[in-house]
Parts: sequence; C-alpha cells; structure tokens
Amino acid sequence: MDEAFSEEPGRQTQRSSASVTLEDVARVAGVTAMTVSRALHRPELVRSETQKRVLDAVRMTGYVPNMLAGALASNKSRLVALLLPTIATSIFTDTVQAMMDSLAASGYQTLLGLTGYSATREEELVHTLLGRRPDGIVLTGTDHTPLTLERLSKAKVPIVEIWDLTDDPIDMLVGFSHEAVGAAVARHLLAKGYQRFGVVSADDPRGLRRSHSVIWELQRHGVDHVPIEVLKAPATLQTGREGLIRMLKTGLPEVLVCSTDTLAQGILIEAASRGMNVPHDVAVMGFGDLNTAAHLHPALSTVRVDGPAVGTTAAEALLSRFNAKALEETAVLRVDVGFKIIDRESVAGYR
Amino acid sequence: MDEAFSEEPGRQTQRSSASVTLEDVARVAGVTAMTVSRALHRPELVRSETQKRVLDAVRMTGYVPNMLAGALASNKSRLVALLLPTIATSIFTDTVQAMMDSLAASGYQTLLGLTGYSATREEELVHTLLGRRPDGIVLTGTDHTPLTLERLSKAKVPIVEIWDLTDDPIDMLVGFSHEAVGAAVARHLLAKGYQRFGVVSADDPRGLRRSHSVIWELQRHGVDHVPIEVLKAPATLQTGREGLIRMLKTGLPEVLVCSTDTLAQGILIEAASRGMNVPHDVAVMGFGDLNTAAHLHPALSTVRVDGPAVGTTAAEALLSRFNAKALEETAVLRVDVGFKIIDRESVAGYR
DNA sequence: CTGTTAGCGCCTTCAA
DNA sequence: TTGAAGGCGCTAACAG
Repeated sequence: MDEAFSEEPGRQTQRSSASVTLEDVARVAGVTAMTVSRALHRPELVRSETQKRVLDAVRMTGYVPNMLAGALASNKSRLVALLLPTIATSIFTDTVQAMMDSLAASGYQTLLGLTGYSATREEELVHTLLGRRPDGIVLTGTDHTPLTLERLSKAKVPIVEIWDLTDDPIDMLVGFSHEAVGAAVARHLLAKGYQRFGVVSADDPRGLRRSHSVIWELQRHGVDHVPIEVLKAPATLQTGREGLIRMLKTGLPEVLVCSTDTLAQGILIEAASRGMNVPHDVAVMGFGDLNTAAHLHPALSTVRVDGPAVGTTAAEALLSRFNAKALEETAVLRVDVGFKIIDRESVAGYR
Repeated sequence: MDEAFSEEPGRQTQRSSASVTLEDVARVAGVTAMTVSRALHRPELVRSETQKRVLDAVRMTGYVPNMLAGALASNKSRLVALLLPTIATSIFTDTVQAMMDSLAASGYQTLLGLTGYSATREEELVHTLLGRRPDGIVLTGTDHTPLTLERLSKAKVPIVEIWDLTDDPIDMLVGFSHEAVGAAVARHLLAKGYQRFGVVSADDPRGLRRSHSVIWELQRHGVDHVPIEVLKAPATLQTGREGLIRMLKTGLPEVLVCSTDTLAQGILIEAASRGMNVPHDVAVMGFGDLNTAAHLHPALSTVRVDGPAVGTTAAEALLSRFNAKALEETAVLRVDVGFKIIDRESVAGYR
C-alpha cells in the first residue's frame, strides 16, 4: 500500500465510534464549534446566513447532538424519571401517555422505572435513576422509604408525587384521596339501598386503602361483617375471577366492591362463565374508569379518575419548575384531581 | 464576617449544583478518583482494605455516580431506547415488563418513546433518542421510514425489531408473522364450520395485516364478501362496542374476528348490553392473549402470543451483543416466537 | 494494586 | 455576531 505510512498513529486514546461531533460540523460550515452550538440552540444569536450554512453542514454530516455531553456541560439533562408500580394494569396508562406527550412536546425524554409496588425496589431505582441526573422525577404514591426521601432531598430535584394525596408531600403533588374514594363508594351504595357488601382488593397500598375505607365507612353507618378478599398485586382479570370464586365460598353479598376495574371485569367474566346475572345476582363496583364511563358495562358501576389530567398536570408542574428563573417563581403545587362515581343512572349525564 | 476573605473567588465558572463527585469521595477515602472508580466498577482490581475505605467514603458522602459523565467518558451509556406505538392498549405491556426486568437486572435503564403508530413520529423519536447514545434500540414492527433506517445504520447501534417478522430486518428480530396469524385464524374457524364471517380491526399496521390475511385466506377457501370494519387505533373497549354496532347495521355474521382482544372484549360488552348471547348469536375471536388463555372468557376465543417471551428474548439479544468482545461473536438473531389459537376446547390443555 | 495523564463532546464565560 | 479558553465528572491507557 502506497499510503500505509499516511496513517498517523499518535497516541490515539479513546477513539469514539466515529460519531460526528460539533467540531466536525463546524469545520464543514467554516465556523467554530461554539457557533454551531448557538445556531442549534439559540439561533437568534447567530447571523441568519451563518445559521443557514450551519444547518446545511448539519444535514450533510448527519450530525446528532450528543446529549450526554450537552447534559454534562450544561448541568441540564432534559430527562424526567418516571417511577410506576407497573404497567401491567391499565390503570396508569392514560396518565403515562398524557405526561409523556406533554414532556416530549417540550423536548424532555422519559426514563421509566417499574417498582412492582415495592418501596425497596423504588429505593434502588431512585438511586440509579438519580445517576442520570434527571431534571425532574415523578413518583407514584406518597409512601417512600426514609433512604429514598433522603436521597431525593439531597438531589434537590423537582419532584411530583402522583395518584395520591398527603399533608406532607416531598415537593409537588397531583392526586386524590383514596380514603375519600372508599367513603364515597360506601355512601353511594348505601344510598342505593344495598345492605350486604363484599370487597375484593388487590394488595397494593392504595387499593387496600380504598378498600379499607369502604369498610370503615360502612361500619360508621352500622354495617358490620364486611368480608374482604385480598389478592396479589398487580390486579389481572384472572385475579378478579379468583376473587369471585373465593367470595362464592364465603357467601355472596348483594354487591362486590373492587379495588380496580380490572378485578371488576374479571368478576364479570367469571360471573358470565357461571351463568350468573350481574347486577341481579350480584352487583359489581369498580375503580379507575378504565374505559368505563365511556364504555360503561351495562352491569358495572365504577369510580372515574381523570388519568390524563393527572399526567398533564404533573408534566406542566415540572415544566414550569424547569423554566422558573428564580426560586420565588416556583409554585407550590398540590392538585386534587377529584373523582366521580359513575353508574348507569349517571353515565348519560357524564358525556 | 471574619472569614469573608477565605472565599477563594478565582474564575469559578460553572458551579455544579454541589453534587458529590468521585474526587470528593477520593479525598475522604484518602485515594485517587481513579481508585474510587475502580472500587465501584471493578472491585477485583482493588485491595479489599482499600475497597472498604472507599465504600465507607461513598456512604458518608452520599455519592451518586454521574452516569452522564461516565457514559461520555466510556462511550457506553447503559441505556436502551424502547419505541412503542402506545401503552394505551395492554397488548405490549407484558413485553415491556419482561424486557425492562431483564435489562434492569443487568444494569441497563430504559428510555421510552411512544410513536402512536406513526412512522414519522418514530423517525423524530429515533433521532432525539439517538442523542442519548443508547447502547441498544428496540423498535416495534418492521416498517420504518428511509430516514429512520439511514439514521439507525449510521448510528451503528444494536437494534431489535419486535412483534413482527421480515426477510430483511435491520439487525435482530423477535416476532411472528401476522399473515400467518390471520391465515391460521381463518382455517381454524372454517374447520369449526363457520361460514359467515365479519372482521373488526383497528387501523394499526399489524392489526390490519392480520385482518386482511384472515380475509385472503377465507377467499382462498371460497368465502367471499367478508365485511370489515376498520376503526381508529389504538383499540379500546369503546372502539370494540362501536365495531359491533356498525356490524349490526350491515348484518351480523356468525363470527366476528377482531384484530385485538381489547376490541373483542368491547364487543362482548356491547353484546351483553343488548342482551345478545355470545357465542350463540355471534361468536367472537380475539388476538393477543390479553389475559385470555389463563382467564378465558367463556364466549371468547383468541390467538395467544407470548408477550413476555418477546421481551426477554429481545433483552437477552441486546445484552449478548453488549457483552460480545468481537464482531464475530455477535449472533444474528431471528426468533419466531410463534402463536397459538386458544378456545374453550383447547384451553384445558393450555395450562 | 494504585496513580497520572489526557481526553469524551459540549456549554459557560469572557473577550473581541 | 463570533471566537478562545476552560471545565463538567468520569474513565481508558499507560506507568509505576
């Protein structure tokens, strides 16, 4: 090879995998790296003709900004960490979709972590996710281990807790009271004249609180001996079927209150497979408005929670924090998105 | 203040938000930053007594490794980008859960992007996600814009396409043939003696291919005039109800084939609300095994796809690539996970 | 087994 | 409106 010696060996440590850099673009455009950076992020600071040259160079080279480097240098990752118990149950999907849409529209990307309703797992995930230096963190629920809280406060990252309410949020909060849901459900069913109740619950923290709140409120109204079946989280249709089967053994009440629509639908399936008539043989109450208000099952009532609202509100809360210049303009956010009980009588008025 | 002058102003550009660095830990442990780094990532290279001192220092300082810096320096982000059409429909949730579990177990985090079944949106997402320099990318489906393909090939990142099969995958592939699904469904139903068919489909690419394949196969067997209702993606229970309503207008067949279990369940709900008897008045066939095989609705048949297997296989494919030293040991992966038709007759044998 | 040196690719700051 | 210098926090490579 004639050109064998044209290879400049040098010390050549750390060859990146030949990815195009700002400098490469700059060379092609005949400017400095700094000007390219400006043209890309603050075009108003660059002469429009330069701007054009830079954009052409970007196109020619196929430059993809290295956000790892950008984040390191600017101390802004444009990353939001989202911690969810699970995506196996559709109860959170609307929230996630809405949140990610809002964030993406503002140039933020989402790091997802699944905790499986385990506070310990959440603790680990918070730790590793903090390693990415996210600009914001979204946590599901308000129960966290002491270590989680310590790490979060140390990190000084904007935080939104969602899907629950508490008097001492870590930072911002978008949710509703699960106790209030349970109590409202109990009163709703009492008002309808039901007297014998049963509860089928997944053993996730918030589901249990809703379920127990139903029972407490019933007791307050003189209804004792409300049987409860607690089933493994996450709730699935199968879990729901199992719930009905167990309830049948202990004696079927007039109405079954479920911690989640998925359980409720499972119960409907099991009931159908046994030729039972819902709500005649047993009425079923769900939770979450998992496609329910709009798609109300003829035999199912439920509690509607506005999942998308939770997502957009949480996203906007974070975004406003990101854009706040001074600490003074950072609003304290605490939103109760509320909920609404939906059944055949109310659904017409609902949409 | 006596110590006002003890503040060393210097040039002090770019104060980070006071986060603990390797150097801080090193100082406390009485070693160099490099030794701390080793103690954390390659403990076998460090004397165990040093190791202990370092870990103590880490604990005392509350050090959280900055993975942005680590990724930049090592050219390994330990990030996997996952592009999904949507999480609104539960069809992908098992896959996601399984994949994230596998990846997390190996220290990889997941960046999520939702395309909404839009190739253009996918194109944008691939671009921005590539900015994070992920070590691997998982794409849903095999249809991508030319620009997407160009960017991906330029990035030289390991890629797995999931939930479909093709003869020219970008890189690795874990899925099944949607044409084969449709044809198998058609033959299955013909064998059962059905003669009048209808198809209800969401208008997502793979759903449509399954649906059309059903119709083609029926035609091959002499069944013409199979009506199809195409509804907006993503499929919801409400969409399913709408599907049945439309089908009732054009005349109800003996069996309705749905592109997804969600649609099928919506149809069951609408049927129930009209007092119709499934499968007597109309039989319903779903797809996806969304809780179905294990929780078989008495009136529903479906096609089981092993979602978790797709997830773990994809994750393991990526991981083996990440761990491969040489190009030669990187396996070409092309897995057909297959599928299975499930109905009341076969479900007993199924699990 | 541990330390030193030299970047990774970008952005902040200051100077022109 | 543009450029030059320096550093973000970490790790590869080499030296001891």
